[in-house]
Amino acid sequence: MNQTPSFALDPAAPGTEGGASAQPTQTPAFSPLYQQIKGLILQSLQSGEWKPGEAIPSEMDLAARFRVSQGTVRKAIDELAAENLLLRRQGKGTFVATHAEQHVQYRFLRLMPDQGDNQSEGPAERTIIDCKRLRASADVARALALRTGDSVLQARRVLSFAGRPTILEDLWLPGTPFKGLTAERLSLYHGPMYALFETEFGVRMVRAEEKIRAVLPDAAQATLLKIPKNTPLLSVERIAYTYNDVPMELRRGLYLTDTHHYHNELG
Amino acid sequence: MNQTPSFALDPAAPGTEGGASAQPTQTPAFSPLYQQIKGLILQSLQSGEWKPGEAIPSEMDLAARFRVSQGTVRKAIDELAAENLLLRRQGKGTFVATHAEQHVQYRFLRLMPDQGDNQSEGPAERTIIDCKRLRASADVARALALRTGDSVLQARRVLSFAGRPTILEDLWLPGTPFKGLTAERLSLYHGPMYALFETEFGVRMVRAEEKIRAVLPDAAQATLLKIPKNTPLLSVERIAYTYNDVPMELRRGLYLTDTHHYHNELG
DNA sequence: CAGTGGTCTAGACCACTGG
DNA sequence: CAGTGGTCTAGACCACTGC
Repeated sequence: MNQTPSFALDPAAPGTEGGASAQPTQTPAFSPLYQQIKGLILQSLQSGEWKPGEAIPSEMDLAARFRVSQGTVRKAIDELAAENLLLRRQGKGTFVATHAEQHVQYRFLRLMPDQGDNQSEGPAERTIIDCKRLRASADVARALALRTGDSVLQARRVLSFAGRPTILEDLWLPGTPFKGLTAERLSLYHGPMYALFETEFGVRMVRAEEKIRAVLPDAAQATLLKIPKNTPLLSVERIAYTYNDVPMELRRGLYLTDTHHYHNELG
Repeated sequence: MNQTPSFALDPAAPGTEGGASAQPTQTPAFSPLYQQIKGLILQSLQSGEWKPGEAIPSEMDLAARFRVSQGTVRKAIDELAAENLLLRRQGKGTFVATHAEQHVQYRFLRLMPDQGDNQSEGPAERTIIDCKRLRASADVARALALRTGDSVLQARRVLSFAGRPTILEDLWLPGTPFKGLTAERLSLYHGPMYALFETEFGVRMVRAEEKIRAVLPDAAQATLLKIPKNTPLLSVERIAYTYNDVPMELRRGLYLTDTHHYHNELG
């Protein structure tokens, strides 16, 4: 009773030729079953059927639901876990990953103290400088896949470690999904900003890309970081994406690197 | 005929309690079969039984050799492939990864042109400034797990893109494994330096860690890069490791980031 | 103890490569 | 065509968690 792949699923199995579009799709595009299952799980994740922090159904349950063997859903879950979308815990279940209640405070922050680790350093003090609604400039619009002039939220904040201002960040968010975000809500919330985005706006950041340069601060930036204006700084431009590679945040950070460094692992 | 894990292998199955040591090892340390297979494959890799670029035996052959099922060696190979130590090619075989003949020129270099990609930019021009044998300073010794005063090789070079000096690198190598390396050999070799290390010295770099800061150049550095001395630069300190996390190279690079940026993906 | 994820096996068939 | 890696299944048992 072996397979005859790509079948037995609800309509619209992703990646298969089953689509009704008459485009000259030049890809026979064989898509293994477990990839289709992965797509279906992904749909349930973004639809909110399973929320961040919650457990998803057991492998056996999912196997029954999708009419495949346990091994097949297992391989699908394996890939999603490797992408940090799911979290497996032996004996307990499989959980939707979340930026809250993770043992690392900031999952995407690669700045580390030169001595000790992030634990010993203690939590960062955060100061919201401001948060306002405005129209997207050309480059902001391009980064967020919006049109120039669309409504965006801009926020600026300073992170300090051990009382020392170390990071100055400007960030831009698309106005529609983040309607109602204010400086006050940002200030009151304790925990990672991306956790707030999950719980308050249902936006889950899944991955990000960063472009790093060395720069000198302008006068305003030097003042906020309380440094001489000839201090070289790391410029870190980040675009963070939700599901389906949709950009949801542009962030421009300036990092002081006299007592910290940006850490990266190369495989 | 099911398993009774951790058995049937040559002596010294890693991670199992079988060791003769009488230490109060407080870890029962259950080690799944596929992890033990992974360890054995790793041994064959570092012993040179299979060389970079070559194919390793087929999954069936390895399964027979290790007396386990194909699925078990498959899982071992999967992990090694995920770590970029092996490369699977459907229909052809599984190959030992190599820094030569890879479609990316420099596997560990994250500096990208702001426009276009590494292909369009063309290959970098490399200039060896010098290469000399000397005694390890305290910090170099610590990075390379040597003792202060041990013999090390130091090299300095400049990489230029489109005729523009962009990277200035100093690198230190442990003297013993790299005996006989000269500026001339570095200059004559065409291709990635890590490929030369593989073919000429049998040293394969497997992973690396980088610490990144923003700095200003000193007078000598500014001259070599042909830039004003108030130009902020990316300082990239890399430690590259062979098998078993043994450090084999310390590299300190200065990157000009006016037309390039350091690119990083966050998962 | 039941339920979860994790390991292992054996066997079948598919997709891709090259002679 | 034979040989390789890739997918899928069914079933057994193990390790971990929590009641």
